[in-house]
Formats: sequence, structure tokens, C-alpha cells
Amino acid sequence: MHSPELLKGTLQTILLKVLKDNGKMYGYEITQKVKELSLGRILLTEGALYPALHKLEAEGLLQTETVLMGKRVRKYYTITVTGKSLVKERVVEFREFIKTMSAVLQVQIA
Amino acid sequence: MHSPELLKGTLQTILLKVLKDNGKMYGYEITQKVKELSLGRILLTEGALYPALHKLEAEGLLQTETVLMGKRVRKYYTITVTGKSLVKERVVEFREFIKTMSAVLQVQIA
DNA sequence: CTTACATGCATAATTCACTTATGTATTGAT
DNA sequence: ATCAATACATAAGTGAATTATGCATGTAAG
Repeated sequence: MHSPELLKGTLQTILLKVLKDNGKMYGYEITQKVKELSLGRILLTEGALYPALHKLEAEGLLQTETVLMGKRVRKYYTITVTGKSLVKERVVEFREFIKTMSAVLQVQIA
Repeated sequence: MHSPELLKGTLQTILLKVLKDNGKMYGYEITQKVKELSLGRILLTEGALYPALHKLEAEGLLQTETVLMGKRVRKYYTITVTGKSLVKERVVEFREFIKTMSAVLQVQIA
């Protein structure tokens, strides 16, 4: 796991992007997908994940659908049109941030 | 200015790296240097800067020297040996963070 | 067969880096 | 003279995270 400080401010972008790329997903599934993509380096905690998802839903960036799988509840999230346009901005913003930081730290990225 | 959320967790690394690269510097000078290197995109606020410098000093990563310039006080900061070894780690950590994030966000960096 | 781990959701208390606001004082430009 | 820049510092407040807790089901190992 990375220094968790660096992750701050990236959670929303991660959630939106993963949902944009993978369509309908539920919370736990997202944590597993992020774990896989990050090669085990980003482990989303529930205390961060669920409040973040709820917030994104409240802002109209995500839509939900609750499904009963046997006796277990699953809450599926889908990205909205507004969410899709926001995630583009966020990713651009992140790339610009990287460029700026690499200039300040005088390091070669990639 | 970037979305300030992304900057969280990067301040210490920025301060240590700039001081490692530029030798003895005082607070205000650091803000100007960072502004220059970031093309005006990172504007360090005093409320973040000074407490961060004090903390790094308390941790033995920076050393200080107070100089009277005419009637104006300047507090010069120099990075210590411990600080130098830490900044290397921090920069490596940051690069790894970028790699991980680019994998999760599926974006090409640089 | 029970114990532990994984799955699945959720919220409350706390932490901590940062922003915003405030304070003090000097220097230089219009 | 007055404003902006220079130069330091601390206090109050914010907000996104961590940590802790709670509930419940499925499944593999011993």
C-alpha cells in the first residue's frame, strides 16, 4: 500500500472512472477491481468507500439499483451522464497535476 | 491552481525536494520557487507552509538559521542528512503512486 | 460442526493536513 | 500617503480520510 496521504482527493475520481469503464458494479466489487488494477496497492476501506458512493449518488453522478441475491443485498451503482462528463474533467485534472508535480519535483514520469 | 485536494500529502515532499535542490532557503523564497516551477499552479499558503516547515524541523529533517536582514527577520532552512535520505524515498513513493494511479485510471502519463 | 475468512452493507468517532482568518511588521512603488 | 509585496506566525474551522463498530450471509478447513 502506498503512503495513504497521496490517495487523498483521488477516491472520487477512481470510483467514477472504474464505474465508467466497467458499467454496473456494487461496492465490494469496486474494491476488488481497484485492488486488481492497482496490483494490490490500493485497498479501499469501507469507511471511505460507502460514504463516497453515497455522496456521488446524492450529487447525481451515480444511480443505484438494489438487488436481492438470495438473502444477500447488493446495491449496484451506475454512472450517470453528468458523472461521465465529470470523470473526463477529473482525469484531465489529474494528468495536469502529475505534470505540475513532476516539474516541481524535477522528476521524469513514466 | 489545481484542485487542491490532489495536493494533500505532497507538501512535505515538495518542501524537502526544493530545499535539497536549492540549498539554503527561507519560507517566502520557497513559495516563490514553487510558484515558478509549477508555472503558477501551486501557490503555497502561509497557513500550510510555516507549520509544515516547523514540523519538518522538529523531526530533524530540516535545520534553521535566523538572520536579520536590515530590520527584517529571515529564517533560513537547510535540509539535513536524514532529510536528504527521506526525500529520495518520498520521490520514489510519488512515482510509484503515479504508476499505480495511471493503471487504475487507465490513462497514459507523460 | 465450529471456527475463521470472505462477502456485503452501513454509520459514528476520531484524526490530521489543510484552508481561511487574523495578527504583526518592513520595504518599495505610484 | 497608500497599496502591494515581503516576511514571519498562530488559531479556528473544514473535510476527506482512518479506525472502530455493527449486522448478516456464504464457504472452506480442521
